[in-house]
Amino acid sequence: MLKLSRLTDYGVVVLSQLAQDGMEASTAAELSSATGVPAPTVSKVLKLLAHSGLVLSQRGATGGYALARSPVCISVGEVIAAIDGPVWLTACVEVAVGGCKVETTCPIHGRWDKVNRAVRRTLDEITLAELIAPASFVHAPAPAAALQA
Amino acid sequence: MLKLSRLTDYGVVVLSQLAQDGMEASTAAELSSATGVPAPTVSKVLKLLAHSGLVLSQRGATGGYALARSPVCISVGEVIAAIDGPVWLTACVEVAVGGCKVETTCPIHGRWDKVNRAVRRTLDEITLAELIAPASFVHAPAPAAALQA
DNA sequence: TTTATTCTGGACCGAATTAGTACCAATTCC
DNA sequence: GGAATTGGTACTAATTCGGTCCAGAATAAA
Repeated sequence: MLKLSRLTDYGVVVLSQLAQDGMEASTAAELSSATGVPAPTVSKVLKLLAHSGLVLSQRGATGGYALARSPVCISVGEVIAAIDGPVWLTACVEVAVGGCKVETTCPIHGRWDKVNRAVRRTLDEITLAELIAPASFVHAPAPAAALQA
Repeated sequence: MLKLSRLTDYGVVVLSQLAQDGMEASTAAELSSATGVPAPTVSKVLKLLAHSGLVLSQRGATGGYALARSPVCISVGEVIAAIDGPVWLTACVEVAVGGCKVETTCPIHGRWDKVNRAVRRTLDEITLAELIAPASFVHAPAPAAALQA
């Protein structure tokens, strides 16, 4: 249904919690209890985010995770790519190098690129800060209409 | 991985074949042999497309399928919605009515709407004609650079 | 130096979704 | 009436995903 995975959803939740905590490190356990997301899942998500450089990790007794950049400088597209992998809006593109099954007759064959790029650009233009803004960042009362639909 | 289903891919393939055939009806079997997509799958896709009004169906001995509108008037978003269902870029939104599990602590909770709308608008702005243009509609040679990445 | 704490990386399993197929009913033309 | 075609439903196999767990490495404190 062209929906992103729950893991990505959790990723944004954890990331926004991290943003609230400022730049000081939080442990995976703390983030778990703060967000309500199961601890092992939080760890998994954080590992993926750290691997992509979106969060910084510090091992050891006083270790933890912290945002690598300001939420204003993190795009939704980056978060999705970090957890779900690159956004490819078709299975055709990824197997095209090996050879598509209906390659000879398929009139599409790479045309999805246009769609891919458009969606990726859209996702890159939305920042994490915008996503979490009404809830925790901006103190101006959000218009009620914006809360639904 | 935020990729659309293979069925949707097939949908565009079939649709573009239908576009090549003009406005005269083609049977599912014809479309199958023309595209290389298995016949039962073609039927399934066409049924979904007909249900959404993207193609017109005619039962009976000389029946078949035909495009309901010009490819210029069919958006990629419509095709995806017809086959994969509505585009919802988060599981949170759909279960929110019933109650999200981490509702009380989740700072997101509906913020994805912004992303949803943006992606949907992007998909609605791309027409089927644009998607299949370089292959079969426009006879101008496509620049080689456009074929890769 | 030892110990406790925390992240890292991998493997694993159960559940959910999807792809693909098959079957029968309804419809239309010859 | 018979043949051809779409419409709808049900079913199965395969794939993917969500979630968990464990052993190892790194770091700081005692």
